[in-house]
Amino acid sequence: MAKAGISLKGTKVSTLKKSRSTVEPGVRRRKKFDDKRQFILETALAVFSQYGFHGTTIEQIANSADISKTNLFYYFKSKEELYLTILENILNDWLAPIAGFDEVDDPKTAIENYIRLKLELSRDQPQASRLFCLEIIQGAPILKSYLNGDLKNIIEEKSKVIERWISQGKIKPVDPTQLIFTIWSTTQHYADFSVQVKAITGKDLTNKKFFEDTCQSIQNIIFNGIA
Amino acid sequence: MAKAGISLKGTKVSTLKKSRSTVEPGVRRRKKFDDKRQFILETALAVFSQYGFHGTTIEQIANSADISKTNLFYYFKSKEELYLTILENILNDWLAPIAGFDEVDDPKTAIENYIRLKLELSRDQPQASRLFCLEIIQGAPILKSYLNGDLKNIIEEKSKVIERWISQGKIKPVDPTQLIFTIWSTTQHYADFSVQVKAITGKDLTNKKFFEDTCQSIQNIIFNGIA
DNA sequence: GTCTATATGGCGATAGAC
DNA sequence: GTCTATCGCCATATAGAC
Repeated sequence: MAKAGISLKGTKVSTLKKSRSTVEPGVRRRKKFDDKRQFILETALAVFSQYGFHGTTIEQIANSADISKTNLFYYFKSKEELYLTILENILNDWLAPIAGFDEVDDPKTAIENYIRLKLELSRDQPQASRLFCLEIIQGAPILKSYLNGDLKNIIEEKSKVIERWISQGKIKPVDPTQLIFTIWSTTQHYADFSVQVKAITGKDLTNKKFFEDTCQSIQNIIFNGIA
Repeated sequence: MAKAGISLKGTKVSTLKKSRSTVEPGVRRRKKFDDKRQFILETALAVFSQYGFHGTTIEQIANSADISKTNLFYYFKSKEELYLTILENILNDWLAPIAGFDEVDDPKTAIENYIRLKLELSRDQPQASRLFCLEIIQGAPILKSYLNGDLKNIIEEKSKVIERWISQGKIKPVDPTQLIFTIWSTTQHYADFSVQVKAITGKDLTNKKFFEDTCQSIQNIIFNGIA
């Protein structure tokens, strides 16, 4: 009787309708509607990413967005729809950086670029990173099918690129998957654990020097180690 | 009016009373009481670490522990007390591994030991790791004072050890704090993101070979990099 | 589109019998 | 110590006026 968690019962994220997409008349009005929807989505992400789905109330989001509770329900028919739409939007951003992984043949450039892109994402979209983390920790009720499908395929594909580099002697032997996990964890850490990072260093990635130092430090360790 | 999040208003974790600690007669009865309390704590950790504070209901915990809701309230006067007690217990475990960091003079041994201990913790106490992660993501309302106090001091102390290694030429120049973050993130990743790890690799740290492979992979990258 | 009620249900916590 | 019953609050969502 799993009671808590989001009861999505097999809802496919990609199947989500944008709602109202069929209405056509009045392009101007339509744009205003979409803009406000977008604004609510961004506001809601900020709240959800801190308190989680259950810890967030519609009223909080409404207050942050300076609208009334009922008005929010005019734009999103339920709390779940709001949450799902956000998660769907995040996925693409989260996945984007790995796309350019086999474009370049030089592993050093490719991997250092990837590290930088992921770290930029942690800097520019820390809330998205945290929401994603919350989702995974809770067992990925919504994203599980995605993890087992698309993501798995992509990683297998990228792993082959890494293995080619190894067989060509361009990098040392290393488990490709473990290497990818290392990159993910080290870069996402600065978004997900930013409170801890800030408590200890007094800085976060919005600090330019700290960003560069962190980027180089991660790149250095992954390429040269410390020995 | 920050409404969500846990409304602890300055409650100091360390000030928590164990409740009933003053009652003396009947050592046998007392032990039974404590045992049951302990059992509830362990059960509750499992639930809290998946669904978070707000996503977890007392009823869920009670069901998991095979007791009634009311009976649970006999052992813990509120949901918050239950949660706080768990968090308090976790902290010590989480911190323990770093203690033996300056005992040994050889950096390779010390750091490889530390990585292994942290990874063992991710294997043996994944729920604790996830609850800790949830807490930090939400802004560490309860642990903030700890992060800024004890933890900061410990890290500064350990950083000096690392800097001594560097000045002695035993390891390459590296920002000590960044090195520690790298170790934390890479090892904790296998607990916090275990669902994702399992989706991609089909394994988790309870698999002996996978544990050893992961441990060596992390140790290798941190010491030798991939170049 | 936006507002003021209000319905509805769930959950933390308590009362009081045994 | 454990149970049954229940209180009271709060959060999601809807109805219906403007």
